[in-house]
Amino acid sequence: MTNSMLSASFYLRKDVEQLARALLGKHLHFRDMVVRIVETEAYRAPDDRACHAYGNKRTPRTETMFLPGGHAYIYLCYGIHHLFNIVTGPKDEAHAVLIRAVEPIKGLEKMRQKRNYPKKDQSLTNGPGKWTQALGLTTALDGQSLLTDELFLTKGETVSDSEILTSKRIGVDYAGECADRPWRFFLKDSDFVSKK
DNA sequence: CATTTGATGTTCT
DNA sequence: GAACATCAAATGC
Repeated sequence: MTNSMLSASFYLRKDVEQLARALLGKHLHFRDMVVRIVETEAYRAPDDRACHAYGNKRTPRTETMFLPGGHAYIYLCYGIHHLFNIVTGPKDEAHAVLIRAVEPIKGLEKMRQKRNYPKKDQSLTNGPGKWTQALGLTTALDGQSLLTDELFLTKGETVSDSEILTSKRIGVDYAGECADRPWRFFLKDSDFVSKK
């Protein structure tokens, strides 16, 4: 059954870097829409200064990251954009993978409508604030399980290592040496990877 | 084409 | 006040 929902054990793995890689090519289903993940970034408390939960800091916002793997962590960035992360690892280890870009697979017309009809379909979903708007994901869904009928992942297409490129994470220059960690992963052949 | 700026919630100083 | 896991529109070449 290649089309069945990914189970809790997938998200509970402890190595968030490997999980960020493994998420490429997976399909994300939200209501009647489907997208394919093409760009991810790993964030890991407590040692990663770029992570909101650096030092295992708990705030009303970061509390979601301490949930067991398999939940959505959605927060507001720059007061405007809703950014979507997948919580990974066991409970109380605040690891998460930011989904930075996706390719639309199903529900294109609905996405165009929510994004106010951009000229190119690429700009529907080629950025972390863009694709969440295209699907209508907001902080209202923060903390929701990814093992529900409304929101879940499936295996999608298998991706080989030769199709994956790596770089430093984007927009985390404030994080000192941690900013140099090669924890951004993306598919080299996708037209939907975010622009610098 | 490149660079700047306005939008603005949560968190920290 | 300032900074921040961003984006689109305005401005300057």
